[in-house]
This record gives sequence, C-alpha cells and structure tokens, in this order.
Amino acid sequence: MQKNMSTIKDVAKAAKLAVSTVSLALNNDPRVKESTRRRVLEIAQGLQYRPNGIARDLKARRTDTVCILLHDLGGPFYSELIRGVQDVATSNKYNTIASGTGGGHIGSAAVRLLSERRVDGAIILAPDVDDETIIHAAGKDLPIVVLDRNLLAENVYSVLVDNERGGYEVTKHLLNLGYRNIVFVCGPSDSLDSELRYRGYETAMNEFHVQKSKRFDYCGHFTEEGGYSIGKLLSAMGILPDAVFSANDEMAIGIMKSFIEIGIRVPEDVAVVGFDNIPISEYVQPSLTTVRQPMYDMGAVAAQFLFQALNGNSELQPVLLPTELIVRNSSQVK
Amino acid sequence: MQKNMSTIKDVAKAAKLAVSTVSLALNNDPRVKESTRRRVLEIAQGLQYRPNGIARDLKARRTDTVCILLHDLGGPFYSELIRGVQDVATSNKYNTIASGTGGGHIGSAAVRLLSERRVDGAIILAPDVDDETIIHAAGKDLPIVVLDRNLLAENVYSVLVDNERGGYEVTKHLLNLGYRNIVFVCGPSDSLDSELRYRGYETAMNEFHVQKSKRFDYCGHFTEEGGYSIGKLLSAMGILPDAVFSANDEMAIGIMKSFIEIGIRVPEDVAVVGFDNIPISEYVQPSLTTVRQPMYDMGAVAAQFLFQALNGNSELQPVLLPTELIVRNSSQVK
DNA sequence: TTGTAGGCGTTATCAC
DNA sequence: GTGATAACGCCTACAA
Repeated sequence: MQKNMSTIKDVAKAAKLAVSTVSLALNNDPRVKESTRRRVLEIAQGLQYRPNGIARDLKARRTDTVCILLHDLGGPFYSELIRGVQDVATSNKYNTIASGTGGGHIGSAAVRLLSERRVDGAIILAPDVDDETIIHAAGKDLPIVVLDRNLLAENVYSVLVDNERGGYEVTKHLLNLGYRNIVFVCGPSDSLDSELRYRGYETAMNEFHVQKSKRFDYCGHFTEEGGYSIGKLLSAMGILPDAVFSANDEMAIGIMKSFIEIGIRVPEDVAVVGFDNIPISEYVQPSLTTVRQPMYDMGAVAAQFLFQALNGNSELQPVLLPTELIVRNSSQVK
Repeated sequence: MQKNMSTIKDVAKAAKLAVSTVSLALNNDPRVKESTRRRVLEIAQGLQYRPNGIARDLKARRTDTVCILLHDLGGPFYSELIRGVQDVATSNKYNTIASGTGGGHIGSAAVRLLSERRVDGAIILAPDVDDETIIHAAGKDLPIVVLDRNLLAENVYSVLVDNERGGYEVTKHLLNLGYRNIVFVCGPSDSLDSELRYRGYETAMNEFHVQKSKRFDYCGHFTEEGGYSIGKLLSAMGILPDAVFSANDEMAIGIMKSFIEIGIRVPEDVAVVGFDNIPISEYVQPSLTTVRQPMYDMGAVAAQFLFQALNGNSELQPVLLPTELIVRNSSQVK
C-alpha cells in the first residue's frame, strides 16, 4: 500500500481547513460553501488525493462487496454463474469479487474474505471449503449462499440444482431409446453431485425393471483423462455396455475419445451421455447428449438470496433449480 | 458487516486484560505468559472472536492482496491466465481476487480496487478500463501490470503477446500451402490485437509478393454470430476467397458454420484459420488451425513482474511472449 | 509480563 | 459554514 499517499489530512492542511470540513466538501455535503468546495476539490486534485477505501469500510462497517468463491475460477462453465451473480449484485449497487479456493492452502482465501469480514456476503461453490468454515463465518450481517451443498445452518442459504432428476431424465432417455445395459461412471467418491445423479439413474432403471449394472467404481475425478482411462479399461475388460452414463461431460468426452480410438463407434456400438453441458460438449464428435444446468440462474438466484438476507429476510427456503435434457448425437434409437 | 461481532476489546474485557495484551497473545508474541495466552485463546474462542481484516489492513497499510481485472471473468481462455497469476501470487504469500469490469459502470470495479487502494498490486486485461484510470492508480506501492495494452507509464509494467508475429506465421502457413487469395477478417476497429494481427498478415503477404485483398472491414465484434454473418455476406457477395484469416477463433468458427451451411467445404473450397486457440477450436469440425497464446505464462510473468516491482525493482522492460502456430484440419495443402 | 497511549484514514456528532 | 473530537478495530512503541 502506498505509504506516501496524500490523505484527507494533507488536503486539509493545504487548504487550511479542518479535516471534517474537507470530508464534507469531498462528499458534496450541502453544508459547505460552494466556493470552498471547489477550492478543496482543486487542492485534492493537485495532491492526487484518493480516498482510502479500507479506512472508509472500517468506519462504515460495511464493504458493499460480495464475493463468489469457486474452486477453480475460470472452469469451463463458471462464466455464466459469475455473470448471474454480478448482474444482480451490480443492480443492487454491490461489487463482486471472485476468488479461487484451489491453489495454496485449503480455505485460505475463504478465511480471509469471510472470517475476516472483508465482504458483506458470499456465494460459495467450492467443495474444498469445509462446512465448518462456512458455518463459522456466517452471521446476520454476513449471509452466505451455498451452491450444490447439503448444509443447513443459520444465515446459510442453499441453492441446488436438481441433479437427481437430471440423472433420472437422461437415463430414461437412454431407456426409451432401447438401451438396457447402461453403466454409470461416477466421479470422485465424495462428490454429492455424482451421488445424486446416480440416484436418478437408479430410479429410472428400477422404473423400467432393468437390472442396473453395478456402478463403475473406478472414479474419474471428473477429468477427461480419467474418463479416457475408464474407457480403455471398460473395453480391455471386455465388459462393454450398450450405453455409458458419465457423471460429467469431461469424463464422457474422455470416454468417447478412448472408444473411438479403439474403433468402437459412438453411438452405434455404445452410446455415451454426460452431465453439465460444458461448451465443448456441443462440438465434440459426435456431439454429446447431456444435461444442462442453469448456471446463470443459479448465480442470479443465489445473489437474490443474498440481498434478501441482507435486507432482513431470513425465511428463505432452499431452492431446487430444474435441469434440462439436451439430446445430441452421442445417443440414438438403438 | 457484522455489527455485533465481538472485537478484541470484548475479549480483553472478558479476560480482564488490556487490549494490547490480548493482541500480543493472539499474535503469539513470546512476551505473554503461556498461561495467559491460553486463557485468552479460550475466551476468544468462546466469544467467537475473529480478527477484522479491514482494521488490520488499515493499520498495516497493506492488504497482501493483488487483483486481476478482466473484462469478462470466465471468458473462454482466462482460466489459464488466472491460474498463472494465482500460482505465483500464492507462492509469494499474496492473495488473489478477480473482478470483472464488464457489468455495470465502466471502471467502477477498477476504481474501487485500484484507486481506493484495496489491493497492493494489479494485473489488468480489460480493454474497457481506460489508460487514465490505470496511470492515476499506479504508484510505487501499487504497481500495475497491463496485458495486451500499449501503455508506458511510471509503475506500470507491460506484458505483451506477439500478435504481429502470430499473424505473420499463420498467414505464411497459408501461403506455404499454396493459398494466395487470402482475406483478413478484422475484429472491432478499436482492437489493438486485431490491428497487430493484421500487420503480420500484411508483412507475410508482401513477403510473398501477393496482392493483399483489402481487409474486410465489416467487423465481427469477435463473436461467433459476427463471424457467421460475415461468412454469409462473403458468399452472398460472390467474393469467396481461397482462405480466410479471422482475427479470432470465435469469428472463425462462425464463419465456418455459415460456409458449411451453404455447402462450401472447409478446407477444400475455402480454408479458415483463427487466432487464440480457445478450447473448442480443437473440437469444431473441421478442427481449427489457429495461433496459441501462452495464457498461463502471461499470468505467471505478469505476477512475477508485480512482485519484482513490489520489491523495489522498477527496471522491468516490457516483455513480448511468443505465440505458437497450431495447425489443424481447417487448412491443408491447396 | 502487562498496561497506556497514539495512530492508521475516514466519517459522524456535536459544538461554535 | 466550519472546526474539534471521537469512533471504527487493530497494532505497537514505550512505560510501568
């Protein structure tokens, strides 16, 4: 921080006025004479005076800023989420800052922003920030909205995507097309998303009285590479199903890649579907059938919740946003 | 901000100690007796005491935070850039916050963070933040690194990507393949990137003694839709070239889409090349020949500059990072 | 080992 | 209209 920066004191001294008067002048308070106001402004300009936001925040006991915490800023589809948050925050005259929780110590960014009260509210979609930190940080004047997380606590509000229904619908889609031997490839074992999508899969399979193949327990960490090795493994083990439901798109793409490399045709030999509708899912060959999550809405709703809470409304019920099946070319009538 | 949050005063009162003693205890100063330190810690815990980061920053006159300002947080390839910054910042024990400059008033986020000194340094890749704001905000103790911007000022450091050379190389690539009638589709008229890429194009064309077709002045705003209409226009006007060099990938993809829709084959009838190597460029059909920008390096180098500057080294010459031609299927021997 | 006092840069509440 | 003064929450000489 600039050590020799001119402060309001310097301006006061130069203008031979009291600090308080300068403050009023700078804030366009009608009490100061127009002439002095102009003089103050000029002097401030000359001294390159800039108000110190930190001091102001300390005094005001508010920051007019909310933050959004993401594990991996700039992941494939956070763009829309951030936009949703930012639009709502801006129209509420709040500022938005984003921070990634991935690099460095777990939770360091979260602790700095939340516990040390550098923001007035937070939206969190980062599995690596633990519940403890969130519950601790949340308070009447620092509401927190958690996305995609099962957490019920005071001043913590929850926005969820209907992963289970999404999993159900995409599985049903496959079943309707005639696929029966459908394998589910799960993500990291601690992923709630993966788990819920699996439940939807299970429900659909049961509904069609189809014996569900055991969930494929080699998990792909949700990465393309992970999916790639799973694909290889599946074919190497000679247990190729009719269709693969991957818990996310990135793995699905890896799986498709490995299949195509070996000469297994998608969808003729094996159908592959994913989840998330990441941008490239539309462009891979064949284009990927998947489930869209309403990312923008998620951000916008989360931000709405935040401001509702900041305005004293604590009666906010968890919201469950609908998903949307997007049928493309990686699945077809069998 | 939490109004009824317990402060260090409350802890002191509860512990029947002076505020200063509590402060020392909390900061593990060896001067306080072990027993009192433990007692203080317990009481602090009981009161749910959390230090107020804002007060601390004000006192310390530093925030240990740098920010990265992007026009559109979460654009297609900022991911790597942010990662580069964050890795370096973290290893320097600094925190990183990101902010989008797109929504709302131009520059409001920038002003808040920079001019109001809420950060100790900044990295800016946002054409909508004007030079004025940057020059004004920069200072010995608030160095700013600008990316992709022609700006020379005190305490402002510059990291550039060699757009001109990139444009030169991709054009030469087309020329080497045998293309001669190559049209350049530019981006927004105020885009320096577009301009530099054009210069590279020009140089290569001259080098091959090929009459360069006039730059296509309908600019695509760098969007896929823009490219799409340009493609339509080109064919409707009956002025189809051998090859199209689009100033960025998104437009290139739009152009390809429109061509393919009309039955123009890429690259057999017309080759298309782009710039940026956005993720989907690998997946579109045909895959797009393009120029990679070293986004991670850009972020990492920018952050390095920042910390060099924060450590008193102001002799940092602008850096020009090399680009890399990536040949894919949208161009082939003619 | 602990306490007192002053200051970081603002703003708000009083007086004058 | 303008000026003292106190406060926001924390840290740090310097005293005791």
